[in-house]
Amino acid sequence: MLPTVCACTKLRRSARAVTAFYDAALEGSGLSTPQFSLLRLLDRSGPCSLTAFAERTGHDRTTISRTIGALREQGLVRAAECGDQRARIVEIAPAGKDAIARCLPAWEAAEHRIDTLLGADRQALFALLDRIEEIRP
Amino acid sequence: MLPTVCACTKLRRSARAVTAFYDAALEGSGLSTPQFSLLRLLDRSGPCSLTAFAERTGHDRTTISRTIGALREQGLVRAAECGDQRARIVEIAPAGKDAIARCLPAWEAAEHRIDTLLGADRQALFALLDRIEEIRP
DNA sequence: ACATGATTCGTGCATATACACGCATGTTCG
DNA sequence: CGAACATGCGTGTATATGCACGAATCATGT
Repeated sequence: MLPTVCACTKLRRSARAVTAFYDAALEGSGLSTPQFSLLRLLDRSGPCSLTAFAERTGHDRTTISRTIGALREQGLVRAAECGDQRARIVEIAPAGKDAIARCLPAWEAAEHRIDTLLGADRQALFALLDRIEEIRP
Repeated sequence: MLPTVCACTKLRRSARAVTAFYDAALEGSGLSTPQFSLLRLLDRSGPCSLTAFAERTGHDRTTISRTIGALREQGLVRAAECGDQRARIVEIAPAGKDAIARCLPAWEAAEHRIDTLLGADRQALFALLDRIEEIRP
């Protein structure tokens, strides 16, 4: 592996490696890593407009729009009522909770692999990544 | 921002944030963050087959094939001779070195922003990401 | 009420990413 | 030599990502 001196390249490389590992863990579940991740975040977030959910998750609004749209077509996410006709409030559907429950063992097994690699330094990594995310100009 | 307990989600989120910052730094240069990153890696790698370059950079081979193809069309990368007719050996072209020189100030300014955020902990982050990349099954 | 600006969203477009498949070339063994 | 396997690529397909643009809705001031 070529060494990288650049933090951006390094982070993107690590993210690809981790994504591949989690994708393999979700193999056959019908959900991709981003889909499962967003579904779980929506579960914890509660009913939420798309724009607000995008801001809360650090995604582009249109990425959220399309990914949540796919989850909605699968019945994992549903629309909630809202006074503002512009906003599309979404929340997790019962089938979405089932999907999370179904995928969680494999997901947490992957998470456990991370723990094996990092041990107590996991907290340190998260703290460093928190600082990295302050990069927004 | 919703807190994330998952290392995968966290890493991907950080990678998106950093990518956006570097993309902004390269604004108007004609190169994207992945393109500049790969061009620079190829420069340091030296002539290399696509498969070998993919392995060295942690990308899928077909991602390399297409991205390097785009750089080749721009004249930043060129083919080199090789006995094996299957392999496509590529190396950086003079125009590619020029492009790197042209983009480097902006790139290093972004890198400097990382240093501001991380300081001496930069080494620690890289060490943790090295461990993360051992995740491959 | 209405015009103006702000907010919320969807869609078109482009690139990044990676899997599945097939083609061309190279290697090995009988 | 020739068949069978291995290696290196390109392309088709699909999702992820985000920018630019425009449509629909809402809020505000007159």
